[in-house]
Amino acid sequence: MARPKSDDKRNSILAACQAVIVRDGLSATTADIAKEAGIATGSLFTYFPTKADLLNELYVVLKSEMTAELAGALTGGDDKEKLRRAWNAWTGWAAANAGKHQALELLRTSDQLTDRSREFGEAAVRPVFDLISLNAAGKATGITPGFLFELINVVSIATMDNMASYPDRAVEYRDAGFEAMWRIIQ
Amino acid sequence: MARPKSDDKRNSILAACQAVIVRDGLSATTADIAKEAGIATGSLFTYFPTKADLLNELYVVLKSEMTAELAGALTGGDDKEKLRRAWNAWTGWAAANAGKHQALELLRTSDQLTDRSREFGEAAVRPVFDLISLNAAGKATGITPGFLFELINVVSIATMDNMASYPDRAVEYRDAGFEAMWRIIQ
Amino acid sequence: MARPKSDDKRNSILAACQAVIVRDGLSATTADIAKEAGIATGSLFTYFPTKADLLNELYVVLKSEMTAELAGALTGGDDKEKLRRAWNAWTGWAAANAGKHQALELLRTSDQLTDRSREFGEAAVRPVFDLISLNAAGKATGITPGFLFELINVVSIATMDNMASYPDRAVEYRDAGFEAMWRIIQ
Amino acid sequence: MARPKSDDKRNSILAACQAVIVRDGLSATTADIAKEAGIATGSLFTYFPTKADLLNELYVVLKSEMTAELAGALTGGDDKEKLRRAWNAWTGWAAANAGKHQALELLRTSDQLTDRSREFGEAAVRPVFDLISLNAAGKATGITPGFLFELINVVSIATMDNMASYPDRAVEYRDAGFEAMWRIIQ
DNA sequence: AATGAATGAGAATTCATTCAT
DNA sequence: CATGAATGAATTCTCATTCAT
Repeated sequence: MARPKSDDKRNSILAACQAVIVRDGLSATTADIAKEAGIATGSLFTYFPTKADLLNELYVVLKSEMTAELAGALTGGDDKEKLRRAWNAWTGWAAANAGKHQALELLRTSDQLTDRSREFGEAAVRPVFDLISLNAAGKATGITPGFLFELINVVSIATMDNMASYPDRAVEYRDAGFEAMWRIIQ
Repeated sequence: MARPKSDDKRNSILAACQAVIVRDGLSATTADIAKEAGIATGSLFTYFPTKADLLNELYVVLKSEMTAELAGALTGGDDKEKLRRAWNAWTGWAAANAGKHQALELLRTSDQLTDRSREFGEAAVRPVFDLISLNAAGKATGITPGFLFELINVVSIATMDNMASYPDRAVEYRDAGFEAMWRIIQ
Repeated sequence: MARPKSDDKRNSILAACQAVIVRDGLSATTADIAKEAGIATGSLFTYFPTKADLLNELYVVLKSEMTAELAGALTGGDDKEKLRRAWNAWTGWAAANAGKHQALELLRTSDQLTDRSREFGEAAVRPVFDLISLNAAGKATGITPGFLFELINVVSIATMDNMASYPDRAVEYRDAGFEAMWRIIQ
Repeated sequence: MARPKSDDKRNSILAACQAVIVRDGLSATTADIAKEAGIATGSLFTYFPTKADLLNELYVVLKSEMTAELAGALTGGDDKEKLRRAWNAWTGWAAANAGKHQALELLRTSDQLTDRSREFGEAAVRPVFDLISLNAAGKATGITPGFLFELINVVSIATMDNMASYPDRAVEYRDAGFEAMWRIIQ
């Protein structure tokens, strides 16, 4: 296999895609993405057969990277501690990777995202979902777990947005966001 | 803003635009919008010089319509009552105008939206913002009013989304959402 | 209706298409065809939604034009006279419209041609087919009418090719071709 | 024509090319041809510097194979017998090698075929041409040998097409085609 | 004004050919 | 030599905007 399809190149295309859509929006051009990745326009398509495929893959990869942060966070301590660590890990990632977080937000609302990708995103996040459901059980009246999670989700996103926008006050926002979330599920 | 010939036609274009972007996403075509409005493709441009102008105007109009609901809600009773009425009015509008609410969400994340439009949207919402700031004062530690409002905002959006998605449980979601919000600002 | 879609322009696109595919083959570019027609690249597509549509339409139009020549030829006189007149009309058209005839040949073998177009071409030619079947009845042993017609068809095409290639001997080729055909059906 | 490394591989590329253009038309991809041949895309170009070269070579090879059938047919017996044997050999080959015959037809009308290849094709067929000229001499009035041969050629092609399409009646078509041809040259 | 055809600058994707491994 | 990824010019088609009628 001469010149094997390199993971490096694949990753650099994904990184370029992320950077360019943050800069130019989802209407960013495959040509621009390729240029940013330092490859020829045609080469992009040997790695991703379609622009939609690239966008979906980027979503999945970023979502995976984001949730990888949770790995260690959910073990040890009581539930509030677990949630606190999860929250910190999660929002910390977003603050440290503002561009990736923004790209994720753009992709989430894109009409190019397939159901498959959306489902993947939900599955990646399920452990936290379960932990929250557990803690909220019997507390919030009339609230379904799905809705509860949706609330938590948007609160976390808003928190990360703010952390990314005002890095020097990031920790404050992080903690305030956690308090808000905790109040919701209590 | 000089009034063009026919406000009726202008409004029907805005309505068509709203319907079409909900159906087809923000990549909807000016030709499709014109067809939905029952006019010729060229005519659209005598009312809106640019597609971006149309989208921004739609945002402003929908935001205005949405906040008009608040008019009566903010007078009389204690603050919680005021907020409750505002909340009900607001989410009620979104539930009853699911398409408009969705369009607003699509536009909010669009890279076509100008700062001007974004500022307008914020201004329209300021009375509620102030009310919330007032109530939260001194409570939530370290939380800025802007961030607080951002949190409330996304909670309300998530609530409206759910209300629109499950109309028969709309009231439950509305109330649960309010409780969540109220806990945040306490 | 401002600036109605003009038949003139439609026809000039068809004419340009014919000229260009004779010059460059079926791989001729829509851009080249548009340029030859004196219109913008995009305009071609307001008349023909697809390159394949254009090619098929050209085939149908040329085939119609070709068979229109037969209109008067098939009435009066005995069958041999009818056939003689049909033959002369037909080959005469091809000789006088060499480019159109060549285009027709290119299109006939194209993999872009739909079954619909092919059927149209056969239908247009049926009157002659019937006349030939009638005359050949009981003569050629074991030969089916379909095969017979196919033979006549290729003989006529070869005749037209030669007439077009050597215009000053066109009449000779025409008559020799007719004799060949007549011998086949006797 | 210097022999490249492996004749086997060269032949398998030609065979693959023939199969693929019958399946997909002349717009078949060099990548597809290579895949069908079981080699890498790049390897194709060590055997044929250009796609056009490959197509022309295929034409020449198939034409050679086809005319090789005539070798023994043209000796012994009177002219009609010779022609009959030639006809049977020829059409028999096409019927037994439908794909090759089709490929030859596609290539004949291709704009990729060079004059050189076309000339080769004519030369390969000259012995039959001469035999026909001899027999037709003085008979068909005003008909040139070239035109005569052209007529015979298309009649043979139509015959082979039909034989390939309806294999169980192949012999009937073969004989009927011969009779048609014989009548033309008488 | 209204109409809708005309415009032409892109956009995504393809593919013959090259070249690093 | 073989491999198959890399290249980038070329292709079809789209669409916001203009403009003749």
